[in-house]
Amino acid sequence: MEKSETEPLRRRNARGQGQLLRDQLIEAMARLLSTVERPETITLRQVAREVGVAPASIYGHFPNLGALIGHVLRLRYDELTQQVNASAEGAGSAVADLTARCHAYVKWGHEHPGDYATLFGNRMPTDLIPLSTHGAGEKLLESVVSSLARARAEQGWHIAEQQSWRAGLLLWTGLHGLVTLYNGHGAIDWPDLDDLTDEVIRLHVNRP
Amino acid sequence: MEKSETEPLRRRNARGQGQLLRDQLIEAMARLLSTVERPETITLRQVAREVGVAPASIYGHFPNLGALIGHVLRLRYDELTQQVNASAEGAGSAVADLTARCHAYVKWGHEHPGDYATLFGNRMPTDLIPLSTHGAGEKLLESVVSSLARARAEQGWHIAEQQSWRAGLLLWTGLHGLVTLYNGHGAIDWPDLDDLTDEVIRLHVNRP
DNA sequence: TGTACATCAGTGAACGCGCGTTCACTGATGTAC
DNA sequence: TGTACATCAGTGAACGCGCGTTCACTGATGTAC
Repeated sequence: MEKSETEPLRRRNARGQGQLLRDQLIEAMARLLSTVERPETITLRQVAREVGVAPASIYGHFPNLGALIGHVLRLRYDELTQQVNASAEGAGSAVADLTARCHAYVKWGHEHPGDYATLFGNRMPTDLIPLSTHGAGEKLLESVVSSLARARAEQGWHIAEQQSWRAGLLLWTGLHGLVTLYNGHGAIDWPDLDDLTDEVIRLHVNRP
Repeated sequence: MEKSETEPLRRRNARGQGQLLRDQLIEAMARLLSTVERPETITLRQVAREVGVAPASIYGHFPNLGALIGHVLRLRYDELTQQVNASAEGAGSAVADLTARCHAYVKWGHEHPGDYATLFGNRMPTDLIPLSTHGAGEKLLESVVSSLARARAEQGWHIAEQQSWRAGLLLWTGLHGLVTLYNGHGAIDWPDLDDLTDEVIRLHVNRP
């Protein structure tokens, strides 16, 4: 961790451009959250250092570190939701729709291990996580639930409404377990992640 | 968090009984790990307070906090392994064996959320977690892998050796996802945990 | 049976560190007259 | 065209806190003679 380089010299923003620092703070936090091994240890002073600004300067834009983290997490969560939905556009069948969604979910989780852990890993005080505070978390879950129900129906496997909530939940737990263990336990001899994802989907879609 | 009670007055142990404090430290750490919401924030001074001893006293028994945590985690992990194995004793069939193991795993994870998160949630520096350092973590995984293979064979579903590793891994990720999300996301409308566990098992055992 | 001494099980004060947060401030820049 | 002033975008020093770790110490208790 030798960092003999000079501090990132920062020019004070021009008048009326105070917003710029806000953006830089968000950027820096996003970088830290996605980079760092244990995102829950990020501090306000780290963020200030990353941007090259005095710790006190952050208070002009966010009331505290939690608000900044919460803001970034919401961005990331929206990004995940958007990518999952976008992946399913133009899917030719319900099974294709579900497959696209699951792969998008796992891919995002694998490409953003820090963000994923922070969002779904119970690392931060609950009130910072968009999932638990707003209903937004359920939107993503519900889209998986209904996509799975349609895929099963397509396979001629009709089930009751209440069963499909349970089935969707279980699919989600399957994907979640796959992402977190794959991300975290590198010592294990892991098969290809896409293959594993396909197999999870198969397990949940095919009629026993 | 009012705690107006007097500090837990502690009598110094008699000569030759220095071992007693060691046991109390382990007990206290076990209590903290299983109780606390975010186990990764436990400090050496917290443990000392819990026992009613000076912070420096810990150094007589453990070189640092990490060693104490590591010790307790190993105990917990052995306990989990033992309970999973014990649950399968006298199982009348391969499917019963697998079912018992999975339920024991999920039950332990649900009853020890803090310990489970610490063991499998990538919260501590890697070298403290028994799983990743020793081969012991794989023992548990391998027992699930082989139990699943036997259960599938019993159902007349014979598969190649390499497939069964993958299948066992996936079952593990399924159980893990279930435990972590069930433990962490209380806001969701969760069906009964045992039912969910049964369904996970069914998904992985039954031939598609 | 007495006494000097070694050992044991801790203690208590101190250290330097990084942290979140506060507060009075500074210096450049736009604006009113 | 000049100048006083308000505003903006931050700064820098300080605060009190809890932390891990160190070090010289203390006081009870067993042991050798």
